[in-house]
Amino acid sequence: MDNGFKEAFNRFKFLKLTDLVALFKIATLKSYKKGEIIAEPGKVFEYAFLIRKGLIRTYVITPEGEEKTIRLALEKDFTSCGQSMLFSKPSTEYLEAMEDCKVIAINIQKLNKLCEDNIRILRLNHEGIKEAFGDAIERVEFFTILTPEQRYQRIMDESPELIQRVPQKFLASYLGVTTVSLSRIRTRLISG
Amino acid sequence: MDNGFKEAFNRFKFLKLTDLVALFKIATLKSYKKGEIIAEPGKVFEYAFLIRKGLIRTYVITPEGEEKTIRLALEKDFTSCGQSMLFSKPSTEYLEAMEDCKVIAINIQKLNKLCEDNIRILRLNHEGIKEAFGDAIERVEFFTILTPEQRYQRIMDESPELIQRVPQKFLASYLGVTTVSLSRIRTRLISG
DNA sequence: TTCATTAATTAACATATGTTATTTCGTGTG
DNA sequence: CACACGAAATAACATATGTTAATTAATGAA
Repeated sequence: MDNGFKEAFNRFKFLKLTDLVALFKIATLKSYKKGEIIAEPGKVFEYAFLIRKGLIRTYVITPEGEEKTIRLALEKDFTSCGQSMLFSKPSTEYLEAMEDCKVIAINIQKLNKLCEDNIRILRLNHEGIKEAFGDAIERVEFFTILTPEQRYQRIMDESPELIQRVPQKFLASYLGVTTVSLSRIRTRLISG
Repeated sequence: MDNGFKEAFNRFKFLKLTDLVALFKIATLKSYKKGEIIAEPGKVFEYAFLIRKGLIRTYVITPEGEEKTIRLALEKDFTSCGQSMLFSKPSTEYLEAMEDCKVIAINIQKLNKLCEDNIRILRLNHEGIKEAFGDAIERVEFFTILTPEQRYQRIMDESPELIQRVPQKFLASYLGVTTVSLSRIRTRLISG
């Protein structure tokens, strides 16, 4: 048992060795090639991912046919399809590997089963959800408070890696603007 | 024991009577007058609210001195300060009663204590967080996918009560626009 | 009821973004 | 290395929003 599995859960001090074993049993290592579609709308997505390597994009296609990037997750982040992860409902989102990826995939159904009578694993689940929830709250404020230009600045300051690793095409809708507008914001920030 | 306390937790079928009693012990009924500030930045807010009556607005004040409404919560909704509720950190947000309010206030510290050795109460906590998380995900998509006008339409369709009960002044920043722009959107939708 | 205050609308103008199209750049493939 | 393809930058124009200010409507307090 080790592909970085143990390190991944190290920080949850309350887990016992038996818990790690139980988790290990419902986890699989998965790899995806750059460009691969991991999940799609209409299907219940069965896994919560802990990303070991790579970058996973969550997006939707609007009624107008436009792709909109909702989330970007990289190493150490959790990601999944919201509706599936939280409520075992069909996904409303796509997941796509933006780079070659390696992930620890935890089967959600089995995780929920474990949580029924293992309070520490439920707590692990709970802590994971709390972290992701905290990120979502921050992202709502990101949109409510900041202008598109400030949003780009914020990403530059706090997640410069994203700018390096994510094509502008996708970053644009992640910031809530068009590619043209993002390009203009960039030139404005460089010159001004 | 009853001020609607039992109904509030009725839907969590897995709770035993002893759990309800334990919850009751860490809960208080609180009332706030319209306009009252319930929580503010810099202080750890100790409660998670389940709203029995009224409407609570979450807002921040930007470095430019502008008030921005982040969340609006009404009857049956949970609300609290994100950072405090999730991580026992000082709030970054204000909570304000937009109407006279009655809430069931659960002490978060004590709830967490209960959760340490009561798996059903942890599960209640977990389910509550999941619901709020689901709302946050939807709200991120709301901003990423929709134009300001579409956002107003969405609110009209899905939460018409908000439009009745929340002054436009606050609705505007909740939609990510200025009051002037919201007023224009409204006239556009009425005439067009 | 009246008055004062705030909220909401309207107006006028500046500005940023959206849209469409074109050009430039970069990447990867043969 | 050349070529083809998609991404990014640029341009030109339409449009929605932001800003400031003035007007009208609504609200609450005396």
